[in-house]
Amino acid sequence: MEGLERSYEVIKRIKRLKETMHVLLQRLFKEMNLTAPQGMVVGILLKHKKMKVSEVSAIMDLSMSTVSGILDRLEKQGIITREKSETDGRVILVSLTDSFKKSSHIPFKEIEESWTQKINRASEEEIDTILTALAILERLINEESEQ
Amino acid sequence: MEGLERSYEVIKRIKRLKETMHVLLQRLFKEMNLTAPQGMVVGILLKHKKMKVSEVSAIMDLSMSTVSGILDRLEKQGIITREKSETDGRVILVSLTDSFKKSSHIPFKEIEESWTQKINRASEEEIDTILTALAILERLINEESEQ
DNA sequence: ACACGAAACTTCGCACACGAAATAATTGCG
DNA sequence: CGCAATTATTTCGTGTGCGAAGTTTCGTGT
Repeated sequence: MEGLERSYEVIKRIKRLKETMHVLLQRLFKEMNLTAPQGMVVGILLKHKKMKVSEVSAIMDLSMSTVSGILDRLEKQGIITREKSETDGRVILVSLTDSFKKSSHIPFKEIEESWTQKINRASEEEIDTILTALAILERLINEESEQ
Repeated sequence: MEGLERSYEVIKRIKRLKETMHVLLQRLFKEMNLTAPQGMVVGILLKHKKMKVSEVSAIMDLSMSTVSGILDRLEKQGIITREKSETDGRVILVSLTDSFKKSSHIPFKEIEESWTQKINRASEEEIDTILTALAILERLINEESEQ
């Protein structure tokens, strides 16, 4: 009874957290007319230059079919290109287009700073608390699902 | 640098948590051919009998348009019915159909027990840790978004 | 009485998000 | 060599999820 209500509380807070982060990302990328996942892909490609679709999907923790759709929309906007790998004909290499890199001033440094500022507001202990709590949650949820 | 990586870590864990819970709900409702949100709506309607759409949307923390779509699909399966309120012509009252209530043996008690079991595996302190951590996270994220 | 804003829903268009099936290329094995 | 199994990616179908626009109804002010 009480425990049930508290579990609802936890679930709702996690949902709100994820939504809040999504809204924040949305706001950051809005000026470039990018959605949150699209902006994350662009940010990843800025660091890694050329990547396999499967690598993007692993980093973002999304299924390949989902990433494929996001890439479709980025390609339609002329932001990324797909090219077949020469060494392995199965893999597709994704990269930012030159025109996008030149035309757009992307405030990724500001974005990173914004996140580090956020993190720096938390003390070491607080971060430990957070990671501990998340680990507990994962343990609780995963334990029973095996049985 | 380090903080950034830790923030990624936190984000990823939160995403995985939400997904894991979703998968669990999915598995629980699968035998009734219901998706997770559909099953939650059915569970809510079992307790409240007749509800306004806006009440369902508030409890589930979803937009009305999203709830409207979920109700569409439940209605198509003959699980719920919509009827206009007589006192206020704007509101739609949602309830489970008699045929569904009779035909389907819904293991909601098992589902609740499953969740309470999960929660009971955690000590009081652990739950406090979790709620504290989630509160910290909310504070950190929301603080800067106001500025 | 009547205009008009507010409230409750629905509809529409878009973007995720996933799993299953299809496609295409590579590798391994007999 | 040839064919089966694997790997990488796309396509398809379904179901969320949201905001904006549209519809109907209610209340309120005049």
